[in-house]
Amino acid sequence: MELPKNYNHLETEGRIYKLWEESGFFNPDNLPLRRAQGKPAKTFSIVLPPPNVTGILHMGSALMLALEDIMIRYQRMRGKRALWLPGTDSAAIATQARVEKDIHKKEGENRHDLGREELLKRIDKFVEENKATILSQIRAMGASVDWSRYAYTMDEKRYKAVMTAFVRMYEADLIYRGNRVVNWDPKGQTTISDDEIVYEERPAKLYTFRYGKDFPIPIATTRPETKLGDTGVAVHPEGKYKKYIGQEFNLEFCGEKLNIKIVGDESVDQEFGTGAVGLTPAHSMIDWEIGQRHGLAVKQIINEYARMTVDGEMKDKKTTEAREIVIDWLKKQGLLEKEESITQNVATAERTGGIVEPLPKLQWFITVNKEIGGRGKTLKDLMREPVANGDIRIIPEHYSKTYFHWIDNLRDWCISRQIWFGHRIPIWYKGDEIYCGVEAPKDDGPAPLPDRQAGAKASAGKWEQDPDVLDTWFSSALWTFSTLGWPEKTADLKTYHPTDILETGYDILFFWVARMIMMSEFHLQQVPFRTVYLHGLVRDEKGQKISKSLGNNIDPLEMMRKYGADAVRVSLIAGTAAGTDIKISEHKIRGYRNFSNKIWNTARFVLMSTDNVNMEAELTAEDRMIMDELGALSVEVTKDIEEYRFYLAAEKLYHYVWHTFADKILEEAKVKLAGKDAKVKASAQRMLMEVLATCLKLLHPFMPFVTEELYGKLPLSGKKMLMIESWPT
RNA sequence: GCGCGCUUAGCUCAGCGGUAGAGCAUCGCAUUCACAUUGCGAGGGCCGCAGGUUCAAAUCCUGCAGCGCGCACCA
Repeated sequence: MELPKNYNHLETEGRIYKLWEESGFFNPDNLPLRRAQGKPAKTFSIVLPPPNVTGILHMGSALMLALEDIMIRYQRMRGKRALWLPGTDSAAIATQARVEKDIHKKEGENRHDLGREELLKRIDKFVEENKATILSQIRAMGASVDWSRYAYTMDEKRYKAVMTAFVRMYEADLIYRGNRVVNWDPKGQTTISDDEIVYEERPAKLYTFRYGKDFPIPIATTRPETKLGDTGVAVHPEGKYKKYIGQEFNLEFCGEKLNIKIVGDESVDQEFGTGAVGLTPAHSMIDWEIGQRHGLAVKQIINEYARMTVDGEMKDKKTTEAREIVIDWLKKQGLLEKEESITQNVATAERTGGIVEPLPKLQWFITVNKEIGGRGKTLKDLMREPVANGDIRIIPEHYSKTYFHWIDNLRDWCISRQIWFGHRIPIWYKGDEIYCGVEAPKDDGPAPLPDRQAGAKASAGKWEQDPDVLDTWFSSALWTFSTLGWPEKTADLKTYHPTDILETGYDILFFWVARMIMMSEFHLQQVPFRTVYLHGLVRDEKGQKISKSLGNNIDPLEMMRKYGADAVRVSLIAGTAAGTDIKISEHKIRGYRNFSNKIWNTARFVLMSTDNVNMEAELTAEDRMIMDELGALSVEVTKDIEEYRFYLAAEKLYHYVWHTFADKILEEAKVKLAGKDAKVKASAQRMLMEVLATCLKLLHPFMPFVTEELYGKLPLSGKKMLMIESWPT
């Protein structure tokens, strides 16, 4: 048989993917399972970290797909009941912002002009129109996901899971409504969680001043305008200002009446600044916490649009304008003692880039430090324990430390968001009654749950649902089991949960991994996965982050068109251990395209030289040795895969195929094939065919397209589709 | 401030106790022979610095430096 001279990925990939998909073997229910020592076949499951439903494939998701496909294809060939469950994420804030922007551009209207219902309709339409893109791109990578189990974070089943999870946690008293200082994004007009903040270093001025001529303690601040909201000053309980603790001062500060209490608090660092902290409980997370400890008043002076709410000259002024006014006033009064230039970290919102304004707001929270009834543990404990006792293994291991560190510093999780796209909070209000449930209670229906939230305002009339939606990570946190049908007791849930591996980027260890552990432990009393494999960030060849603004984007789709999916996959895997960032370049991808072609041509040669090959022919001692050496390599590669060293496995196979099989074995075989000794020739033919077949199997998880295509051409009896062939060891 | 990681050939990285490795790049040579998306060959490294442990250290320990990252702080 003779093949074309070069491997043509464009002609091959779509056809092969279709073949796989139509075979039904992506669905583990259809797999020819192998019983292991009389026991039923083991299962192996991965849920795909859902890409943004309206997104396009970038190198990061390409890496994710490549790694997970390697794992699942390997396990499938080992005869396991291998499930890789695909899905997409609604990416609430990002998607809504995108649609709002489009509408504003085209129609000049904002969301309030449209109204909630209409906006949601538009978003759904946008999602529907765009989701095919990401799904076809997942296919293009060769991902062997079970499409029959596809899930979307906003579909019917996931909605039910989210609602059930919320109601159960509310009933367990772990969800509460509280008026607390939250991170408010004035640009996005919503709260965000601590993890959605990105700190940016910026130059700033540190001002040292006194509230008044008779005030005994100087105070430093970078935000003088917030001082209008000060209600206290904290000093160290044993420090130089100890004698003032307990005193109260009433003063007039820039036109505003202040009542300042001096309190002693351990958290004050005597060495820093003036050794005393002006407390603005309404506009600083830390000050709020100190204020809570000492019963200080919370005085809000900045609104949701980052404008001043105080009466007089400053009313409705931007905070930056108010700052100048306060500084002028301080100077005129002779109260400004020092002005220094410093750099400070400014909190900005990850999604919108807006400067975060801490504000007191009535929001919904999940408490992480409260004992769960009947379990004697907090949600924090549930997150910590499985990692601490080894039920969950994090790879690379050093991320465990980072994980614990994060948990130790964890505050309650603010889960309400002031956007419209997402799972709406299943809380209903009528007068001072609060009811938690998916549907509003019928007025003559069952009595609502007792209201634990003191101080709800009375307003007669109908039950009205809370207007907010849940943080998108709330639904993502249920992903390992909501995708398997929870809260129904499905067979899938029983069979595939806990999942085996959660493979994702280290950048969402906290956002997602920790919260999945929390939710699974709480709702199922089970770990969500046994192993967490964290991959690095994909960077350009200079090590810079890939971003639109840098113009250094390497588009995986374009690379796949040019060089083939197999080449893109291996170039992302080779030379990269878990957790380390990956430098990618077109250059590297081209190198692996050449490798695809090398595989093609070794097969081409073998097929040309093995007409009427006898697979029963006796092997010469030399050829047996070649088979033994390949056997040893198989064992090594298997071990590397089992221990998550995919880069090593890929590199070893690359080296073997190119520099041992093609350069040495093939070259030496040419002599034997041309020789007169029939036995030697028959042995060589069989050996070549066997080495080729084994190489294709070992390479298949890494380069599924070219290997499947070639394997289909081998004249072997009893052959199956390569995807479900037995692994060589 | 606390923590984590990295530092090995021009570049990207493996190796992690026993005489320095790969890929790419560079430089020669070859070519109707499976593949020019090729073959053969060559050059190139005080394995960040300083100590220590050891018969033996790129590899283990300590300290330092540079780079990157996370968390906290940022009064």
